[in-house]
Amino acid sequence: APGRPAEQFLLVLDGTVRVQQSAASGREIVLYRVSSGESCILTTACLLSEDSYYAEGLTETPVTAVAVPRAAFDALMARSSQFRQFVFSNYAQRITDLLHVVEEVAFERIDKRLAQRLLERAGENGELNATHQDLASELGSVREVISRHLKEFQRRGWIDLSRGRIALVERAALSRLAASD
Amino acid sequence: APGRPAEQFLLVLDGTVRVQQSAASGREIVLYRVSSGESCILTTACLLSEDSYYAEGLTETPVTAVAVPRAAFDALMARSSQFRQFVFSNYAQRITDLLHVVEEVAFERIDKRLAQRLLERAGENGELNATHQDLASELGSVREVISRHLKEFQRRGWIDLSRGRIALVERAALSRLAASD
DNA sequence: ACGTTTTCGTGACTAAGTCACAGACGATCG
DNA sequence: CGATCGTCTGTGACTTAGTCACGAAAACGT
Repeated sequence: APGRPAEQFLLVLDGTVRVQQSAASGREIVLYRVSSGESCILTTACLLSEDSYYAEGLTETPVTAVAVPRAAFDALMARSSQFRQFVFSNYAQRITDLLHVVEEVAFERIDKRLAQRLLERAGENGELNATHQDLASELGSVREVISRHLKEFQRRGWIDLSRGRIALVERAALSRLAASD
Repeated sequence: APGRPAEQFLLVLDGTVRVQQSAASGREIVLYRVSSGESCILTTACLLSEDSYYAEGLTETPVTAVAVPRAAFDALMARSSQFRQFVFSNYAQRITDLLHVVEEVAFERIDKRLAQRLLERAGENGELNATHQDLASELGSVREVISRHLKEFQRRGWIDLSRGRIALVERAALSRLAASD
């Protein structure tokens, strides 16, 4: 979370960290996820810059990570071209993620974005454990809106709803909506 | 614009570059501006990452800039701790800008954001040259919505409208709206 | 079995975006 | 000067998204 000095370069070895932004109103939006082999460098950078925005990282699974102290990080940047490459491609990836988020929240319809998330987050068995509020927070929207769209999806026979769980029935239909322009 | 290899590190010496994202629908949103002493490093990074998002940089004034070839950039990163510092603080600034954009488009009301932009873009004389469409593109919204809010601002005596030009009359009122939660 | 907490459903309302026009301004040119 | 043309602005009717205020239903603990 912000406030902490964040004087370290963090590299996730295993597990995933969800990075999200929270508004004063309580609404939230997921910015991206950091998983194994990736670094939290963006958050680090964000926190380096003094006027810290309220972005927070939350572990979604148990996480193991390496923390590289600032001095060692600097030394690595000086010595290893490969390390620089790694750091920059990490930055690039995060920035692309952020641009994608901007594009989605600014221009895309919520039903389309919801369909995308359902497909992304569903497991092999076509199910996902998430409350409507969870999904609303992913998308930066609110529960009521998500609930209504989910109900409409169910009415069309695309999904099956139960408390805290969603089962995909017609992936094809969801994919079509997710890809629609 | 994307598509170009962008194999250079660009540092703006004078003038300003507007970086924006354009949707297929024709809607646009301004992500941030790069002005003297700052670098377009974010765009560079974005373009390095192969799956190039459609973000484009447009000069708003005549611009003079230095283009550092990749090899020289890499050498500088290896040699100069100060240069690394510069590059990273630049990254941090851009990322903060992007987070700010996400926060605004996801959670803030359009009238508030509009008031902010009017205050930002007005000159000493309290005027700005911009069409309603220009402002809509800044905010990632559409002309009709902006027109209606501007008209309401005018009705309240806060601004004065004429073709392609807006004059601020009651900065205090606009500031209040811009700062409201 | 009972009360508590969390999740979900819903109606009525406001805000934002879409669509389809109409009108109004300002520059330019006979 | 008046006509013309491109751009900019105004507006109504409609859809989609978000807000507010509830209430009901499902899981949970004791």
